[in-house]
Amino acid sequence: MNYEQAELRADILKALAHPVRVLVVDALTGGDRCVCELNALADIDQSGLSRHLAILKKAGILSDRREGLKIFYHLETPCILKAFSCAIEVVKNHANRQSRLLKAG
Amino acid sequence: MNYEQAELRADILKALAHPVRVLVVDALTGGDRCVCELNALADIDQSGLSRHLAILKKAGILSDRREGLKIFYHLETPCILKAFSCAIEVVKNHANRQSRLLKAG
DNA sequence: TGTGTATATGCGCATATTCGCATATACTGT
DNA sequence: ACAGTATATGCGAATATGCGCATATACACA
Repeated sequence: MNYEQAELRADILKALAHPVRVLVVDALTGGDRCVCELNALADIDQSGLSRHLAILKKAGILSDRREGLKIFYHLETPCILKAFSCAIEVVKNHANRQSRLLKAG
Repeated sequence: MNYEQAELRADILKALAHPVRVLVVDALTGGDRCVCELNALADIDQSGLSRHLAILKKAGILSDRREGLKIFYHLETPCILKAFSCAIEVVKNHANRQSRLLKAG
Protein backbone atom coordinates (compact mmCIF):
# COMPACT_ATOMS: atom_id res chain seq x y z
CA MET A 1 0.00 0.00 0.00
CA ASN A 2 1.30 3.46 -0.81
CA TYR A 3 0.89 6.66 1.16
CA GLU A 4 -1.98 8.01 -0.95
CA GLN A 5 -4.04 4.88 -0.51
CA ALA A 6 -3.34 4.99 3.22
CA GLU A 7 -4.58 8.59 3.28
CA LEU A 8 -7.88 7.60 1.67
CA ARG A 9 -8.45 4.93 4.29
CA ALA A 10 -7.36 7.23 7.10
CA ASP A 11 -9.83 9.89 5.96
CA ILE A 12 -12.75 7.48 6.31
CA LEU A 13 -11.57 6.24 9.68
CA LYS A 14 -11.12 9.82 10.86
CA ALA A 15 -14.68 10.63 9.83
CA LEU A 16 -15.88 7.74 12.02
CA ALA A 17 -13.58 8.49 14.93
CA HIS A 18 -15.88 10.42 17.23
CA PRO A 19 -18.37 9.01 19.75
CA VAL A 20 -21.28 11.07 18.43
CA ARG A 21 -20.57 9.96 14.89
CA VAL A 22 -20.33 6.34 16.01
CA LEU A 23 -23.73 6.70 17.70
CA VAL A 24 -25.22 8.24 14.57
CA VAL A 25 -23.95 5.51 12.25
CA ASP A 26 -25.13 2.85 14.66
CA ALA A 27 -28.60 4.40 14.84
CA LEU A 28 -28.83 4.58 11.06
CA THR A 29 -28.31 0.84 10.75
CA GLY A 30 -31.90 0.65 11.97
CA GLY A 31 -33.12 2.75 9.05
CA ASP A 32 -33.06 6.36 7.95
CA ARG A 33 -33.52 9.05 10.60
CA CYS A 34 -34.13 12.78 10.52
CA VAL A 35 -31.83 15.16 12.38
CA CYS A 36 -34.41 15.72 15.10
CA GLU A 37 -34.48 12.00 15.85
CA LEU A 38 -30.70 11.70 15.86
CA ASN A 39 -30.50 14.70 18.13
CA ALA A 40 -32.08 12.64 20.89
CA LEU A 41 -29.17 10.17 20.83
CA ALA A 42 -26.58 12.26 22.57
CA ASP A 43 -26.49 15.31 24.77
CA ILE A 44 -25.17 17.63 22.09
CA ASP A 45 -26.63 20.82 20.72
CA GLN A 46 -28.26 20.89 17.32
CA SER A 47 -25.52 22.79 15.51
CA GLY A 48 -22.91 20.35 16.76
CA LEU A 49 -24.85 17.38 15.49
CA SER A 50 -25.33 19.09 12.17
CA ARG A 51 -21.58 19.46 11.82
CA HIS A 52 -20.99 15.81 12.66
CA LEU A 53 -23.51 14.80 10.02
CA ALA A 54 -21.78 17.01 7.48
CA ILE A 55 -18.47 15.28 8.21
CA LEU A 56 -19.99 11.82 7.68
CA LYS A 57 -21.70 12.99 4.50
CA LYS A 58 -18.55 14.55 3.09
CA ALA A 59 -16.70 11.29 3.69
CA GLY A 60 -19.35 9.46 1.68
CA ILE A 61 -20.59 7.43 4.63
CA LEU A 62 -24.02 9.06 4.75
CA SER A 63 -26.34 10.65 2.24
CA ASP A 64 -29.27 12.91 2.96
CA ARG A 65 -32.64 13.73 1.44
CA ARG A 66 -35.21 16.35 2.29
CA GLU A 67 -38.82 15.55 3.10
CA GLY A 68 -40.64 18.77 3.80
CA LEU A 69 -38.97 20.51 6.68
CA LYS A 70 -37.05 17.48 7.79
CA ILE A 71 -33.82 16.09 6.40
CA PHE A 72 -33.30 12.36 6.58
CA TYR A 73 -29.87 10.76 6.72
CA HIS A 74 -29.10 7.38 5.24
CA LEU A 75 -26.22 4.97 5.84
CA GLU A 76 -24.61 4.28 2.46
CA THR A 77 -22.14 1.58 3.48
CA PRO A 78 -23.34 -0.80 6.18
CA CYS A 79 -19.97 -2.60 6.12
CA ILE A 80 -18.96 0.00 8.68
CA LEU A 81 -20.60 -2.26 11.25
CA LYS A 82 -17.71 -4.65 10.68
CA ALA A 83 -15.28 -1.92 11.58
CA PHE A 84 -17.21 -1.31 14.78
CA SER A 85 -17.26 -4.95 15.76
CA CYS A 86 -13.54 -5.15 15.11
CA ALA A 87 -13.05 -2.13 17.36
CA ILE A 88 -14.87 -4.00 20.11
CA GLU A 89 -12.71 -7.04 19.50
CA VAL A 90 -9.62 -4.89 19.95
CA VAL A 91 -10.93 -3.51 23.21
CA LYS A 92 -11.80 -6.96 24.57
CA ASN A 93 -8.50 -8.56 23.57
CA HIS A 94 -6.60 -5.69 25.08
CA ALA A 95 -8.53 -5.98 28.33
CA ASN A 96 -7.87 -9.73 28.42
CA ARG A 97 -4.14 -9.29 27.89
CA GLN A 98 -4.01 -6.65 30.59
CA SER A 99 -5.75 -8.83 33.15
CA ARG A 100 -3.54 -11.77 32.24
CA LEU A 101 -0.49 -9.59 32.86
CA LEU A 102 -1.89 -8.53 36.21
CA LYS A 103 -2.45 -12.13 37.27
CA ALA A 104 1.00 -13.19 36.08
CA GLY A 105 2.75 -10.26 37.72
CA MET B 1 -25.49 1.67 21.99
CA ASN B 2 -24.75 4.16 24.76
CA TYR B 3 -22.25 6.99 24.74
CA GLU B 4 -19.57 5.09 26.68
CA GLN B 5 -19.60 2.19 24.25
CA ALA B 6 -19.42 4.64 21.38
CA GLU B 7 -16.38 6.23 23.00
CA LEU B 8 -14.59 2.89 23.20
CA ARG B 9 -15.17 2.28 19.51
CA ALA B 10 -14.22 5.84 18.61
CA ASP B 11 -10.94 5.52 20.50
CA ILE B 12 -9.92 2.52 18.39
CA LEU B 13 -10.94 4.23 15.17
CA LYS B 14 -9.05 7.35 16.18
CA ALA B 15 -5.93 5.29 16.80
CA LEU B 16 -6.18 3.99 13.23
CA ALA B 17 -7.07 7.30 11.64
CA HIS B 18 -3.68 8.44 10.36
CA PRO B 19 -2.02 7.47 7.09
CA VAL B 20 1.24 6.42 8.74
CA ARG B 21 -0.63 4.23 11.21
CA VAL B 22 -2.65 2.69 8.38
CA LEU B 23 0.60 1.90 6.56
CA VAL B 24 2.08 0.35 9.68
CA VAL B 25 -0.92 -1.89 10.36
CA ASP B 26 -1.02 -2.94 6.73
CA ALA B 27 2.68 -3.81 6.79
CA LEU B 28 2.26 -5.87 9.95
CA THR B 29 -0.33 -8.10 8.29
CA GLY B 30 2.69 -9.58 6.52
CA GLY B 31 4.28 -10.53 9.84
CA ASP B 32 6.09 -8.80 12.69
CA ARG B 33 8.48 -5.98 11.84
CA CYS B 34 11.04 -3.99 13.80
CA VAL B 35 10.87 -0.22 13.97
CA CYS B 36 13.75 0.14 11.58
CA GLU B 37 11.86 -1.86 8.94
CA LEU B 38 8.67 0.13 9.46
CA ASN B 39 10.64 3.32 9.23
CA ALA B 40 11.26 2.59 5.57
CA LEU B 41 7.51 2.67 4.82
CA ALA B 42 6.97 6.40 5.01
CA ASP B 43 9.03 9.52 4.85
CA ILE B 44 8.78 10.30 8.54
CA ASP B 45 11.47 10.78 11.11
CA GLN B 46 12.18 8.08 13.67
CA SER B 47 10.70 9.83 16.68
CA GLY B 48 7.47 10.46 14.81
CA LEU B 49 7.11 6.80 13.90
CA SER B 50 7.85 5.83 17.49
CA ARG B 51 4.96 7.99 18.66
CA HIS B 52 2.59 6.49 16.09
CA LEU B 53 3.56 3.02 17.27
CA ALA B 54 2.94 4.03 20.87
CA ILE B 55 -0.57 5.19 19.94
CA LEU B 56 -1.38 1.88 18.25
CA LYS B 57 0.07 -0.06 21.17
CA LYS B 58 -1.84 1.95 23.76
CA ALA B 59 -5.07 1.27 21.86
CA GLY B 60 -4.35 -2.45 22.05
CA ILE B 61 -3.95 -2.84 18.30
CA LEU B 62 -0.25 -3.70 18.42
CA SER B 63 2.03 -5.36 20.91
CA ASP B 64 5.81 -5.22 21.00
CA ARG B 65 8.68 -7.44 22.08
CA ARG B 66 12.38 -6.78 22.30
CA GLU B 67 14.99 -8.91 20.54
CA GLY B 68 18.38 -7.55 21.40
CA LEU B 69 18.59 -3.98 20.22
CA LYS B 70 15.53 -4.20 18.03
CA ILE B 71 11.90 -3.96 19.04
CA PHE B 72 9.41 -5.92 16.98
CA TYR B 73 5.78 -4.90 16.63
CA HIS B 74 2.98 -7.39 16.19
CA LEU B 75 -0.60 -6.94 14.95
CA GLU B 76 -2.91 -8.28 17.66
CA THR B 77 -6.23 -8.03 15.83
CA PRO B 78 -6.11 -8.74 12.10
CA CYS B 79 -9.83 -8.00 11.82
CA ILE B 80 -8.70 -4.42 11.28
CA LEU B 81 -8.18 -5.40 7.67
CA LYS B 82 -11.95 -5.56 7.38
CA ALA B 83 -12.21 -1.99 8.56
CA PHE B 84 -9.72 -1.00 5.89
CA SER B 85 -11.56 -2.78 3.12
CA CYS B 86 -14.78 -1.14 4.24
CA ALA B 87 -13.06 2.23 4.09
CA ILE B 88 -12.14 1.50 0.51
CA GLU B 89 -15.71 0.47 -0.22
CA VAL B 90 -16.91 3.82 1.12
CA VAL B 91 -14.44 5.68 -1.06
CA LYS B 92 -15.46 3.75 -4.18
CA ASN B 93 -19.19 4.09 -3.60
CA HIS B 94 -18.81 7.76 -2.96
CA ALA B 95 -16.82 8.25 -6.16
CA ASN B 96 -19.44 6.32 -8.11
CA ARG B 97 -22.29 8.42 -6.75
CA GLN B 98 -20.38 11.58 -7.53
CA SER B 99 -19.75 10.63 -11.13
CA ARG B 100 -23.37 9.56 -11.55
CA LEU B 101 -24.44 12.97 -10.32
CA LEU B 102 -22.07 14.63 -12.76
CA LYS B 103 -23.48 12.63 -15.69
CA ALA B 104 -27.07 13.28 -14.61
CA GLY B 105 -26.47 16.99 -14.04
C1' DT C 1 33.82 1.10 31.30
C1' DG C 2 33.32 3.22 26.91
C1' DT C 3 31.33 3.37 22.17
C1' DG C 4 27.80 2.54 18.89
C1' DT C 5 23.04 1.25 17.55
C1' DA C 6 17.92 1.06 18.09
C1' DT C 7 14.12 3.12 20.03
C1' DA C 8 11.56 6.38 23.14
C1' DT C 9 10.58 10.86 25.34
C1' DG C 10 10.55 16.15 26.49
C1' DC C 11 9.49 20.30 24.50
C1' DG C 12 7.82 24.06 21.66
C1' DC C 13 5.32 25.29 17.56
C1' DA C 14 1.89 24.98 13.97
C1' DT C 15 -2.33 23.23 12.69
C1' DA C 16 -6.73 20.83 13.24
C1' DT C 17 -10.85 19.53 15.94
C1' DT C 18 -14.61 20.38 18.74
C1' DC C 19 -17.90 23.25 21.01
C1' DG C 20 -21.44 26.78 22.08
C1' DC C 21 -23.67 30.79 20.79
C1' DA C 22 -25.75 33.58 17.48
C1' DT C 23 -27.51 33.90 13.07
C1' DA C 24 -28.70 32.37 8.38
C1' DT C 25 -31.21 29.38 5.20
C1' DA C 26 -34.99 26.40 3.54
C1' DC C 27 -39.34 25.17 3.84
C1' DT C 28 -44.58 25.03 5.60
C1' DG C 29 -48.96 26.94 6.70
C1' DT C 30 -51.92 31.08 7.30
C1' DA D 1 -46.03 38.63 3.20
C1' DC D 2 -45.47 36.74 7.93
C1' DA D 3 -44.64 33.58 11.69
C1' DG D 4 -42.91 29.16 12.95
C1' DT D 5 -40.11 24.88 12.49
C1' DA D 6 -36.01 22.18 10.99
C1' DT D 7 -31.43 22.37 9.77
C1' DA D 8 -26.96 24.59 8.51
C1' DT D 9 -23.18 27.99 8.92
C1' DG D 10 -19.95 31.93 10.77
C1' DC D 11 -17.15 32.81 14.43
C1' DG D 12 -14.14 32.72 18.45
C1' DA D 13 -12.21 29.98 22.29
C1' DA D 14 -10.52 25.79 24.24
C1' DT D 15 -8.33 21.64 23.48
C1' DA D 16 -6.00 18.01 20.92
C1' DT D 17 -2.87 16.36 17.33
C1' DG D 18 1.23 16.03 14.60
C1' DC D 19 5.93 17.40 13.73
C1' DG D 20 10.99 18.15 14.15
C1' DC D 21 14.81 18.73 16.99
C1' DA D 22 17.44 17.48 20.81
C1' DT D 23 18.15 14.31 24.30
C1' DA D 24 17.38 10.11 27.10
C1' DT D 25 17.10 5.14 27.61
C1' DA D 26 18.10 0.29 26.69
C1' DC D 27 21.03 -2.89 24.99
C1' DA D 28 25.36 -5.13 22.60
C1' DC D 29 30.09 -5.59 22.04
C1' DA D 30 34.92 -4.71 22.86
